Amino acid sequence: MDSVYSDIDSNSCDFFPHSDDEESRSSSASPGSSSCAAGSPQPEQPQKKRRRGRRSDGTVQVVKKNRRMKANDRERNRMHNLNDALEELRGVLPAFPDETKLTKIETLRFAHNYIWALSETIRIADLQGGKTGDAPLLLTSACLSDASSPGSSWSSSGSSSSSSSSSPPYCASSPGSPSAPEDYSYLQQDALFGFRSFVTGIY
DNA sequence: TAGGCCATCTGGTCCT
DNA sequence: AGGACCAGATGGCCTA
Repeated sequence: MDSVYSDIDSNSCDFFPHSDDEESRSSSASPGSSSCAAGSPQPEQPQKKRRRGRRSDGTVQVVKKNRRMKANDRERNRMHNLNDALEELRGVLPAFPDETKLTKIETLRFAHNYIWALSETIRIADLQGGKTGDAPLLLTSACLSDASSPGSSWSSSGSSSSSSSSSPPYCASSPGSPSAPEDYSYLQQDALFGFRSFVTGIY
C-alpha cells in the first residue's frame, strides 16, 4: 500500500515534494543553498505533477523540514567550531612575515611541519646533551631541509604516526634546501617571497 | 574571467 | 531515533 511517503520518495527532492514556489525554498535563506541542490542539478523536468490526491500529510513534511533545519543548524555550528579551533591553531603558530591569513589547508600543513620541527629540535638537543643553542635555527631550517620523503602528500604522510623524526612532509621539495645552519640567512631572504610556501609546503 | 577559498545545504552512514 | 561526521554540490567573494 502507498505510504504517506510515496509522493515524496519518488521525487528525489524529498523535502519539498511539491515545490510549486511554495515555501519550499530551503530553510535559512542563505547564499549557496539551492534547496535540493546537493547531487542532482535537476533540470526542472516538466514531469507530471505528482501531487494528486492527498498532500501526503502536511505534518510529515513539516516534521521533516524541521528536522532538516535542525540538522543544518547543527552542521553550521559544527563547522563554526571547527573554524574556531583552526583559528586557535593559527594563533599558536608563528606569525608570517606577510600578514595575510593562512588558509585552512596551509594552517594544517604549517602546524604539521612546525610540530615536526619542534620535536626534531628537542631530539637533537637531547643528543647534544641538553644544549639548545641551535634550537631556533633548527626550527626554521628543519622546515626547509629536504625531507626524506619527497613528494609525500598529506594523506600519505598520515602514517607519520610511526616515527617522530621521520619526515617533514611539507617541507619537501623546497627549492634549494639549505643544509647548513649558516644558510639561515637564506631563509630570511626568502621571507620576501616564499616563506609562506616554504613553511606550509604549498607551492 | 578563471581559479582558489569559503560557507552553507544536503543526504548518507555510523554511533550512542 | 537522533546526533555527529562526512563528502558532494553550489554559489558568493576575491585576486591574479
